Amino acid sequence: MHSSEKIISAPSSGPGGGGSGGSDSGSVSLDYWREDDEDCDIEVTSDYDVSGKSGGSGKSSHIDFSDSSDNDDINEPSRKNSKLHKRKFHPLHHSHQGSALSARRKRNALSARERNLRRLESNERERMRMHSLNDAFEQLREVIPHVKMERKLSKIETLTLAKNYIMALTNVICEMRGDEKPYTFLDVDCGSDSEVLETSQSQSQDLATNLNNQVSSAL
DNA sequence: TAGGCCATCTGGTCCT
DNA sequence: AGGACCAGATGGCCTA
Repeated sequence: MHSSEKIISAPSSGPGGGGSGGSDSGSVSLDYWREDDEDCDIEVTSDYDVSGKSGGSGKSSHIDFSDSSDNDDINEPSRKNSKLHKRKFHPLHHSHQGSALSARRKRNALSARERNLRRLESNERERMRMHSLNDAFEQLREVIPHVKMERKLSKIETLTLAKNYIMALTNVICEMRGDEKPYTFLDVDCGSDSEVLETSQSQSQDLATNLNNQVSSAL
């Protein structure tokens, strides 16, 4: 429809962290721009080699910056059902409505090019943040005892095992002090991953027993 | 093929 | 003001 449709390619790069693959260069290549149509429709495509599991899933996002009025939310399909509409009421948030509105006005005042650049930079930061979060998960996986498996622990499994591990160690400490054990390992309360978690719980108990024995013999 | 898991994008909100 | 954080949406990969 618009003769001025543009294609902006975000860096086509590997996942950086998150497992394998290339690194996020962070470079942004604007295929082409014409100064005179900053507020026209813009299609932003970004192709990332997601997780490096395959040749790249070729995720692409399309940002429609067509005339950003206050009700432009409904113009963007991906936002129709987003939390923009589902977010729960929060008094604190409510009190910030004014500033949020002015923020939106400011955002709308930015040129399409500026907004696009900000968005790409924001995406890059978010990717880095998630990568560091995944690094932390990886480090956590390395220090919690678990049954060696073909596949790596999922995030929820990692967190649950870590919790069980902490509980088991706490029990050991309390037992050494002569206090009552604060935690008991009963049934697995998590529906999914039951096999792994059940194994982990018995492991946690074994671990606690072993630790206890070692400490006792050392004293 | 359905479901689980994951990476990424995105916009709102919070924080410094 | 700008970055961090958060959570919903989306789509790809993998496995049972």
